[in-house]
Amino acid sequence: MPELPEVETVRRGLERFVVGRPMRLVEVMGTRTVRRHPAEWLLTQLPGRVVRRVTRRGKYLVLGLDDEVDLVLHLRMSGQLRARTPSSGPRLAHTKLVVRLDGADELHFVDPRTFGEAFISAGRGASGRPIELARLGLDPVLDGVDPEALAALSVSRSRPIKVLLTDQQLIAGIGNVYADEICFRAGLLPYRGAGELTDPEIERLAAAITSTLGEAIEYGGSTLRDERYCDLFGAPGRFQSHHFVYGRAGQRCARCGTDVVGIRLAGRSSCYCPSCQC
DNA sequence: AAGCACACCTGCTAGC
DNA sequence: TGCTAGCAGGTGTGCT
Repeated sequence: MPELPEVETVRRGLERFVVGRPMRLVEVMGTRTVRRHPAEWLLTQLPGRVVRRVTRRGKYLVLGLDDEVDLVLHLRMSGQLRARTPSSGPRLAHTKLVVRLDGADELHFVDPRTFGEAFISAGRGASGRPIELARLGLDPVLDGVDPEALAALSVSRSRPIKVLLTDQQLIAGIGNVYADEICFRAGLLPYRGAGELTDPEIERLAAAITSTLGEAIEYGGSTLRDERYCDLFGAPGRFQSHHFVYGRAGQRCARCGTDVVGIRLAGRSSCYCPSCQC
């Protein structure tokens, strides 16, 4: 499930592959991927426009096109963006969107579970970002996470730390995987109430958010056993071997040897080390 | 208002 | 070996 590090890795690939190139032709397959407006809008509005920049906010990708038009993409659970060239072979199964660039190169949106989406933004807000993304909270990589900001977010909140970390309206980009890893690196149990953290604990949490996401980006994100995330050019992530707890319930903690515990928290699987985290 | 459950969907896996 | 039930999870919606 692509989270901030995976989406950022894809964004960097897009910067190399599509920026400065015109969109020539668009195909939309199925009815679910484009669902905020008629799919025909993509077919009529995108061709002829050049991709000027590719930005990211949380887990959303924004392709800024000519005339201030933004194409917004979200990979959700199973979405992939893939660069396709004449030598790529047949289309992958579950290809939902094809954008032909100049030459014969194509950008494909592949999404087996069809949770992902693509849409043309209705406009930009005062921030210069698509108005559909106005609800997103601070982006820990773009905006940084200083302890004061985190303390302000968590004050008087009884919700578990992990629930706060994955609330996109507070902090945008962290999902189930990195929330578990961040809690481990901060030495904090994921179910502790966010409002009860001490100042040193908040500092550790802020540092863990920054270091975990930064390191994961350096390693190209995480490709999990049952997921098939890969970057724009088909390469898997390499951060999964640096995971301490996610998906490791019942196995020994790599740091101390204690068995990692798996629980359900707010309907999501959660893993932690009862010795390293308190 | 805030917090929670659920729908959406397909592929994989554990268990029979 | 083959089948099936259960699980995986980000976001929007609707209910309490």
